[in-house]
Amino acid sequence: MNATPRVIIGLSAVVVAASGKGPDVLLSGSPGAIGLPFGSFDPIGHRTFELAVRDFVTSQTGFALGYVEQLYTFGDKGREAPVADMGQSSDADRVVSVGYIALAGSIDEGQRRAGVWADWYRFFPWEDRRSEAGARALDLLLPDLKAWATTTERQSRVAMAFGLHGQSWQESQVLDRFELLYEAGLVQEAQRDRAKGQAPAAAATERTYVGEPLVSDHRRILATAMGRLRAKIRYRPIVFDLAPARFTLSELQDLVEALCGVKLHKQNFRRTLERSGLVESTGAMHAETGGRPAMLFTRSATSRQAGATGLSLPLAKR
Amino acid sequence: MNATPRVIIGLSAVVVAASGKGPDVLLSGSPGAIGLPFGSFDPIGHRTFELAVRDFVTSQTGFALGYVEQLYTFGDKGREAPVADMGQSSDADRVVSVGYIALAGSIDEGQRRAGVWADWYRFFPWEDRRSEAGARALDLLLPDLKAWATTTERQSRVAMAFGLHGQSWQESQVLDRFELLYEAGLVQEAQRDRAKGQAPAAAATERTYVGEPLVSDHRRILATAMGRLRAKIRYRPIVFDLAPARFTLSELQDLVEALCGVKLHKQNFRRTLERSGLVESTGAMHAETGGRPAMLFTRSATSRQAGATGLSLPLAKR
DNA sequence: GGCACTAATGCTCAGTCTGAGTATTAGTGG
DNA sequence: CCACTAATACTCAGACTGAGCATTAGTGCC
Repeated sequence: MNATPRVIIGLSAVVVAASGKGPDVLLSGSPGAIGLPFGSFDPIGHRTFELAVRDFVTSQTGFALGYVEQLYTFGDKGREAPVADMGQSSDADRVVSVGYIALAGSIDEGQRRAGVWADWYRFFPWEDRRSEAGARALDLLLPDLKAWATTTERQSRVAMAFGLHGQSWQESQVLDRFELLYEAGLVQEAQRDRAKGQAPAAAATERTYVGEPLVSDHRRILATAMGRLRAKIRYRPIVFDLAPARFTLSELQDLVEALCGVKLHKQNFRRTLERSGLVESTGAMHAETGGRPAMLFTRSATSRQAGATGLSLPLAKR
Repeated sequence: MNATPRVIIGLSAVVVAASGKGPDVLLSGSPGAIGLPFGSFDPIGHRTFELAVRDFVTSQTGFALGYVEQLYTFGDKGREAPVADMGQSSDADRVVSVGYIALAGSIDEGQRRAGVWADWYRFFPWEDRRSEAGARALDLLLPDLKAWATTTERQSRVAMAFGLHGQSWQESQVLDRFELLYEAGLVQEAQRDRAKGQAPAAAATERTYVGEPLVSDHRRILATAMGRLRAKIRYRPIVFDLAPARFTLSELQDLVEALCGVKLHKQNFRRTLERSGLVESTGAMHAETGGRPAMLFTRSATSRQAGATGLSLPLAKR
């Protein structure tokens, strides 16, 4: 027997697809223990992490991934899953998980039904500021958050992350906001992690949480992925890896709004987009929305080049 | 005995400090086998990676790190170090390394001598476009690179990465450029990795390389770090973690130019910087350069806030 | 003290980009 | 032919950028 604990490398993937309304993420697990698709890294069989991720996602869900990007490697002790969830690992093992983002593109209904997908705002209701719903979710949290912010340091972190005072809401600070909520004990994972190793009775505080939890630290991984995607959309043309091959500018705008959780100014969005040279019109039109028919566009060749930039996000006033 | 190979997690740190001319990185190792500071992650003792990194860098070099950020997790088989370099690992182990960037700030001569520092352009001469020297380094490589680019796909990758045709030089694409050179066999590591497991004789092709190699895949890690820093400088005020507490605008500009390897337009750099609100003038002046005395500035309070943006980089025309 | 020299600062101007609107236009369903 | 809905056009002022030219405050020498 080897006395030193083993390190197990887990790979988790945030697989994002665009459907009708929100960005959807692929989930796995059983009711009550839902998480991201997760696989163990096999030191012998897998030559690179990326190949391993493509491999296990395809074998678990049947999807071939398009764009794949490494996200972050999570190794904090105490925030991993309870060992029981992890499969063959034993108590002494340390699980380190390498998170990946994968964009599955625009999927059809058949593919959609083949996997378990969920609108990512189920786990982060406060991140959706396209409608009043998100604002209401945040209103539920703010009193507790303010109560927790007893020091000026905490107060300023809260103000910055949630755009409280003069500060504006930064759509990509998803992780900062989640970590604050975690520290403040306002998400379920916080209670779960604290309860570890304690007598079960000590953890019995009941409260209603805003947003559903995920297994292990998967909600944190998802938050990281959302933040990364939202930031990256501004400086790399990744939206097109989520959009269908042909789209109207309104569809593209809806997609961007769904990802970033904000409303954009329509005319200005079109203007910057057309100037950017990232899209080009196919001749075809699309009439199905009850208004004037829209031109169908595709991503241009330049949008595939290495140096291509992302989109500008001209916010609509509230 | 355990039959499954162990996974060993290594931590490597790219510790950057600003000195007189170029950005310097902290190195360790012996002549002929120079690399980044490297430590093994201890699954029992270390609660988080970041703490572990701070820990081993401080114990190896005596520096307390300021800003620390995870870079990337490298796990490709075949690009790690030859096993002998790795310490106690055995042949069957798989080494995965989590790379970190750390900014050691502006260091003084004493600290400088305490560690082994090197201008990072020693390893990437072609990345320094402030003077003719870098252009000359690139000229040495281009013929071979073009000879290697036999397919249109390769040609366009080369053109994009090195800004060949209409394309502009993107200072943050350090990794893309390095990977192309690696694939083309124009950096020493490529030959070393290919030679692994081959008869020594097969690897005997002699050639002169541009830029010094590092142990293992450390030059790739360094390239990743350089690219990340150069990109990040534009959207986060990290320069200030490298600059001294008080600086003149010219000193700051020199620092930015050194990091990004490009020349900037002086007046416009000052203008955007002052408008950004990231710096504020102390009353003090600094006269030592033989010209009009310069105002000394500090980073402002706003530059420390979460949403603070980075610098704009108004390029000087050639 | 005056002169040459070196940087640091100041100021200007045209072209471009952005935020915010107002105004048309081309379909759809009575 | 009319009301309604989106899509697409056009406008205007203010802010930001790229490029220069101009001015100023030190230093070191005759």
